[in-house]
Formats: sequence, structure tokens, C-alpha cells
Amino acid sequence: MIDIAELARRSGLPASTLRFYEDKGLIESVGRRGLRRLFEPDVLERLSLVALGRNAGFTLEEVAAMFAPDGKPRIDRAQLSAKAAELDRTIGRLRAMRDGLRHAANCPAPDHMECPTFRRMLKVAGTNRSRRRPKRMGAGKSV
Amino acid sequence: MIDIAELARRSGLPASTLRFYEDKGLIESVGRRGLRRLFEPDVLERLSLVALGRNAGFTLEEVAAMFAPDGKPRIDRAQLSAKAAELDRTIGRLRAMRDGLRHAANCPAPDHMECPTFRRMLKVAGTNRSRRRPKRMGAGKSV
DNA sequence: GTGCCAGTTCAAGTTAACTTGAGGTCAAGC
DNA sequence: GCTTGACCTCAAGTTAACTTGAACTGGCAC
Repeated sequence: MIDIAELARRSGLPASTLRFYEDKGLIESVGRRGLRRLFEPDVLERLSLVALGRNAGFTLEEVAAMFAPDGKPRIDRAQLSAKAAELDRTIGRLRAMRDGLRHAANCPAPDHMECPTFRRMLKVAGTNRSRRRPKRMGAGKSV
Repeated sequence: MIDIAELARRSGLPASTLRFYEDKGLIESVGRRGLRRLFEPDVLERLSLVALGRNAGFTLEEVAAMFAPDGKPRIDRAQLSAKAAELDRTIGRLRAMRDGLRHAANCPAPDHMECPTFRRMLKVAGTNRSRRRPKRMGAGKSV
């Protein structure tokens, strides 16, 4: 049984986030001392799972859905594969973009618009429109 | 001189977005026919540049700053290099995550928590916390 | 027993990048 | 000349993931 301050310290997450996560059903407190929440230490593992899911690009809602009602992780392999494939596509796009940026940074052309590589990037940028992708990247402190 | 409907059609962006972009200083209209905005056709290239920047992970504000007051792109090579390096780090993280997801999707362990690879991912997820990264991914329709 | 301070609740604010809605305008077609 | 519908403005709403603020509470040290 650890209190919220302790959990915050050990997880590196602010207490406000822990309350928010509890509200969202991502973690559970097991009681109170006064008003103060008490958690089981294994919530730390749970928080790692949440950080992992967020890192992989899942939304908090998706992460929440990955826990069975009993609290055990219930991970859908097809969903993981799908996310892996999505990451793979993202990686491809980012690599092209990175290479293009590097080129542009070193390109001798006085005006970028005259550089063929730059113009090719422009074309690529104009392709592949897919509306509304969340895709926030951030990790979680060591837990 | 094309009107906003034409620009919307050719850029694939809704008129509301074009107005929004004008408001943000990303594009400029050169006049009106009645209330209706009129644009020079080269705004299309400008929109491609915006799409490119967004693809590379710049915010709209950063993209706006890339245009000199005279309207010509004024691109900071150091900034491009920095963004390339940032993309490179992101790519590394995503690759690790993708590989981990693939493994987890195929892992025979009955409970993911018993899989060493999965546990390693958990550890990694717990590292590398960097607050507030926007990182929206989306492209722009052919322009 | 009492005051402190870290906790609590709940609503509202934040950021990015847009979208939506209400109410208004006007060029063009009939 | 009148209707119409696409465009206009401006404010407010949307989403994700939190943070912040105001008002309150209660275990613990003294």
C-alpha cells in the first residue's frame, strides 16, 4: 500500500495525472487514508504498460480497452500487428522526410525551389492525405 | 487569380482551412470579388510547402516563420538539420516499438508479462520521458 | 485541541489545428 | 429586381491528454 505521493515519486508522474488516469480507468486505487488515495505497488507495472501503449501510439482509451475487466492485460494480437504495420508505414514516411530534410539542409541551390530533391519532397508531401491522426509521441519516466 | 472554391478544389483543402491558414499568415489572398477571396495560383505551391513542413513535424507556427516577410521561403539550414536529427531519434524509437509489437503479437507466452521481450519493452517504455511533443502526422493531398 | 499542509473534488483552462454554427452579404442568373 | 446559394465574419466547439485553480478536508505534529 503506497500513497499517491509515493506513487508519483516512483512513477515520475504528477499526482494530477495519476488522478486523471484513475478517472479514466487506467489504474485503480484500493482505498483511502483520510481522503488520500492508497495504491497497491503493482500499479507501477500497470503504469509501465500504459507508458508502453502510449509509446506505441495507442490512445489512452485504446490502452484502457486492453485491460480485461479483471484488470489483467488482455492484449489483442491482431491489434498489435496492425499497430506494428502502422508504425512501419510511419517510419517509412519519416525516413523519407528525414533524408529530404538532410538534403535540403546541405543543398547548394540558392533557392530551395530550384533544387530537384526539394521539389520532389514537395510532391511527396502533397500525397498520402489521411485525416485526423493523433500520433502523439512521448515516453514515460523509468517506473 | 482563382477564387477560394477553386483553390479548395485544387489543393484538396476545405475552404475553412484556407481561411484559417490565411488568418495564420500562411497564405495570402490578393483581393476579393464581392466578399469572395481571390488568390494567385502560386498559393498552391505555398500550400505544398506548408504540407511539407507539417509532414516534417513542424508546427504551423514554425512553418509560418519559415517565410520571409517578402513571402519567399527563408529556410534555416540548422533548423532543418535539427528537425532531421529529431526525426532520426523518433524513427529509432518507433522501430524498437514496432519490433516489440511484432514480437508481442507472435509471442507464445500465455501471459505477456512472462515474455522477456515484452518485459524489456516495458523497461524501455519507462525511459526517455520528454514532455509535450505534438508530433501530428498527416499529409496533404496532391497539390 | 488546533493549525498546517498535502491531499481532495470539480470545473475550467491549455494547445494545435481545425470545424461548425449563426447570422449577414452580394454577384449572378432568371 | 429579386431570389439564391456560395461565400463572408466571428465566436464557439472539438479532441487528446493533461494542468490549474478555487474551495474544502482531515491525519499528524506540537
